[in-house]
Amino acid sequence: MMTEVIDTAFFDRDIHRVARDLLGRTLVRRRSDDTRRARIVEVEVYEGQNDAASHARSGEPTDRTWPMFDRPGRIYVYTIYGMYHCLNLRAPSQSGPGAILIRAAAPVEGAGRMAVGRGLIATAERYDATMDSDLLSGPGKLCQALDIGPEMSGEMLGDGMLALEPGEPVCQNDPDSVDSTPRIGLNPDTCGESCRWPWRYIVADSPWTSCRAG
DNA sequence: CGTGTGATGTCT
DNA sequence: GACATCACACGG
Repeated sequence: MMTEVIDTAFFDRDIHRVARDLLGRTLVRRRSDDTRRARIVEVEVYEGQNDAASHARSGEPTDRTWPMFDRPGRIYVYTIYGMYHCLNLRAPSQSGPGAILIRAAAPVEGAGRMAVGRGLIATAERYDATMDSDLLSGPGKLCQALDIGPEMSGEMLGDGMLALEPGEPVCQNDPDSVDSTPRIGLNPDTCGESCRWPWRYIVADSPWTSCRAG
């Protein structure tokens, strides 16, 4: 098992390059006696004042959104619809602020414990792999499964219990299998043309992404 | 398979 | 009042 950890310099490049390079990387959640690993298969880019869908669209940081304006590699976690959390990683955009939403992943280690975190089963021993493909297929699910909450927001990736390992980078090994689409769940009334920007990056034909057809 | 809706916290 | 969501209910 690869245990090398990616340095935060990884994030100090244009946010779209970083987003593509995240595909295939391994997200690691470590606690005592509990390591969970997941391979990233779907991300979305959110920029700054040019991007009506971004939490940084005002151009000014707030108590919640400041990690989107801070050092590359910061963790930004926010609560959505009162009950779910979304994990983002800070990287710089042309307009300055930015963060990459981690939307979906494939379980690599600790799938049973992830399913317990999701509330799908009571104990990890009861895990049945047939429930796999939806285990991490959305940003809320991913945070439930990896026990990621707003208390982690503002930490540097790698400093605490969440880190990134090299994994198998899709954009280097097989560039043709990186697809891009418009982002998911945006409100057309408030987001305007940014609704159509192809800033969602996925591993083509992966069964682990959200919004799969068939 | 599809669409509709309720749960719920924090922001503007 | 909006929201970068999810699980469940229901109809075909």
